[in-house]
Amino acid sequence: MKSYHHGNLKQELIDCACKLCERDGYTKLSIRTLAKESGVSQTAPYRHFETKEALYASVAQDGFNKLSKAIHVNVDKKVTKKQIIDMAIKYIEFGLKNANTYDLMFGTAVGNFAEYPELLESANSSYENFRSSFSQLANDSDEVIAFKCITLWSMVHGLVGILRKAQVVADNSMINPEAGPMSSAILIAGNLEDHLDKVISGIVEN
Amino acid sequence: MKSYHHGNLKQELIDCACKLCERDGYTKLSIRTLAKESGVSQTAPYRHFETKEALYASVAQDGFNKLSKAIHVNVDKKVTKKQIIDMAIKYIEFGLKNANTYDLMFGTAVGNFAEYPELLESANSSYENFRSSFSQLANDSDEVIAFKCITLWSMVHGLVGILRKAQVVADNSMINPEAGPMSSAILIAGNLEDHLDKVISGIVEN
DNA sequence: TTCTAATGTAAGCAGTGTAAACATTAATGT
DNA sequence: ACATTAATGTTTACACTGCTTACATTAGAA
Repeated sequence: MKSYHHGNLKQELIDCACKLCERDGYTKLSIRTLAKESGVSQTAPYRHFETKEALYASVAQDGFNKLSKAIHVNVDKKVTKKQIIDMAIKYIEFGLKNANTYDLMFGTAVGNFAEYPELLESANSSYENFRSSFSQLANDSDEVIAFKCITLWSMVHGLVGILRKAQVVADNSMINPEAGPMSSAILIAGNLEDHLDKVISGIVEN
Repeated sequence: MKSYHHGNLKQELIDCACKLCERDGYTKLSIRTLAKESGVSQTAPYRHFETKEALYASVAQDGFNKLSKAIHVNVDKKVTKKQIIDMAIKYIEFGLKNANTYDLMFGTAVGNFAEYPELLESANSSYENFRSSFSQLANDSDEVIAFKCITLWSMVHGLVGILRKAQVVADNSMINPEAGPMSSAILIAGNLEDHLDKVISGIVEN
């Protein structure tokens, strides 16, 4: 009794792609299986996404929107250092819990965000969380705020990357915990809040 | 007059793969074209690399070896803060100049380093540059050294990621330089040494 | 010198992204 | 209300991929 037209295919494709990308990694996603999943012909998705990259862009955009929610802090009042630390933790947790989506957001699968204005918008709006938080933390100039933002952002972004490697290695217990970078990373993961407190204190009291 | 056996196929495949991966990105690399490039049958590479991932692992390993050379500092004598800053700059330059290889090294194309012991070894040995440098900078405990290492490493690693996005966006001049995270990143890129001086000072004088 | 393991080839499977031509239907303008 | 058009879906097909299997050649160890 299904009709020729699906009715809500685009959104269903995005939703399904988000799930599959997060579950299996975006590399494993194929447009054909995605179409099958939605009970539609192999080439139907191409009516909504010119290329596979365009589909990735939608998944990445969804990721940025979720990230924004995850790290959001109320900037109506003054913001405290503790809130910044909290934001950093939420950011890292997001990166670790949505590792595959995070890849799509910050990797090279989507080469040029500018080709996908909605994605660019969502990505920038994610960053705005950092900016507005720091601007409510102290009475800094725009330059200083930018400095603090980039410092913290690159820090948490880098930590996500490194902790992920550490996770993989640790999960497989193939490495001597006495040696190598990953062991240090694991130490810090067990003590993330302390670590961030130290680092963020350094940034804030600049 | 070519003989049935190539003689040096494995190394030639790796060298060629390194070039192609860096030029076009590892996604574009196919085993078939790689084989053709070496004048050998489509399936010959499989005598030297069980899977494509194994080939990626070799390319990544080569990347870590080059990274080690790039960021190496003499640790016979005492190490200065300036040398650490220099190391950070060299690291970031490496990441930006060998962006596609860097992806392979820190992305998910090679899922589990432990499956490739030589790669793991090279990766760990890259990290050793950080560790030994910090251990010659001050009289810190192992924990403090580990902390400083991870702090700096995640910082530069994160900066590579973010500056790359900024580069792409900037190259295409599609973004308003007044807004968004990338503009701040570009500001910092133009002033990388100052930025690192500030941040590393914060780490060193901990 | 013989035998075996290493290294190469040929043919083929199952899966991919995507282009082109065609079918159906929803939306729109008169 | 009806014709036309644009949006959305299907079929078919092409060129490409990673990888398997069965077979060929040859280098090096016994």
